[in-house]
Amino acid sequence: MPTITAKNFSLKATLESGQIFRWEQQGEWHYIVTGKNIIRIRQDEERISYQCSSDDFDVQKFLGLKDSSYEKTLAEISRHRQLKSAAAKYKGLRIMQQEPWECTASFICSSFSNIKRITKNLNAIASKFGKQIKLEGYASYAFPTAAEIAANPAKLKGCGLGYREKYLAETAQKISSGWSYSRIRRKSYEQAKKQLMKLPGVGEKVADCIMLFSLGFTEAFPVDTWIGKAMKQEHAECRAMSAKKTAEYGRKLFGKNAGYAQQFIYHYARSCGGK
DNA sequence: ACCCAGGAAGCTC
DNA sequence: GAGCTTCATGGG
Repeated sequence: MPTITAKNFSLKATLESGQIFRWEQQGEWHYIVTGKNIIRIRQDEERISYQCSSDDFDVQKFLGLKDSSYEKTLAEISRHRQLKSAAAKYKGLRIMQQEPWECTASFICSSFSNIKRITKNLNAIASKFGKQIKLEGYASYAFPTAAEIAANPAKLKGCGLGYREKYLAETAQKISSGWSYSRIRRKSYEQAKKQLMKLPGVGEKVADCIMLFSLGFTEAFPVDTWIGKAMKQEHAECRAMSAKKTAEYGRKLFGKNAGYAQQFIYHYARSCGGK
């Protein structure tokens, strides 16, 4: 089993900050399900031990551990008064690098919902479409590809998606017929976002999440209800702003660090009630 | 019963 | 383009 030493990494803060939904803790171990993989992982201070059901999956990249400028980013965002407490308290919170399709599907399900329900929805989708996968006695289901959902969208019934069901079905169809995330990855922030927002169920905020969590756009600043409230509280200029304007404000304020800033603000606001 | 949830789409103006 | 309404569902 691989054991590594990781500085400036908090598995707990990273997992609990709402980037990814299919994971759970059992004692000291955390089980993360992503794509067709299960990762079993624990952290004891700087010592990380993990194993993965596939040996060709780059766990460290997935966890955001290969971001060589993390310390610099943390230092820069810590200079903002708004982020001092959050950056100290959740030092080691990383932006993970998810697979784009699963990330897209996850955040289509996230709109006007809550994390517990999103997790339930995604697990339901996986168990209906996906193959069973196992690791060390832990069993789960692989997340289906876009093509697998597009081939039988009626199976989404009963997954509890509500009105998001048709968005996911339509987007699965589009993604499986000629869409290329690697092409989007090479575009500018504006062009990539514009392209993603053509997908049903993908608006400003979901597009920003997909770009930040799976396509490497660290300047994305997703604004949900929590970020909206936190920004209004901290910046008087934001009080009368729409979510779209607040996102622009955040991108200008934090630049390339906007994604990290957003993730710390989000986690802090949700966990500490803004205190 | 009432309110909210990691919002988006479809209206109107 | 900016504001308002509607959209299923589960949990507090």
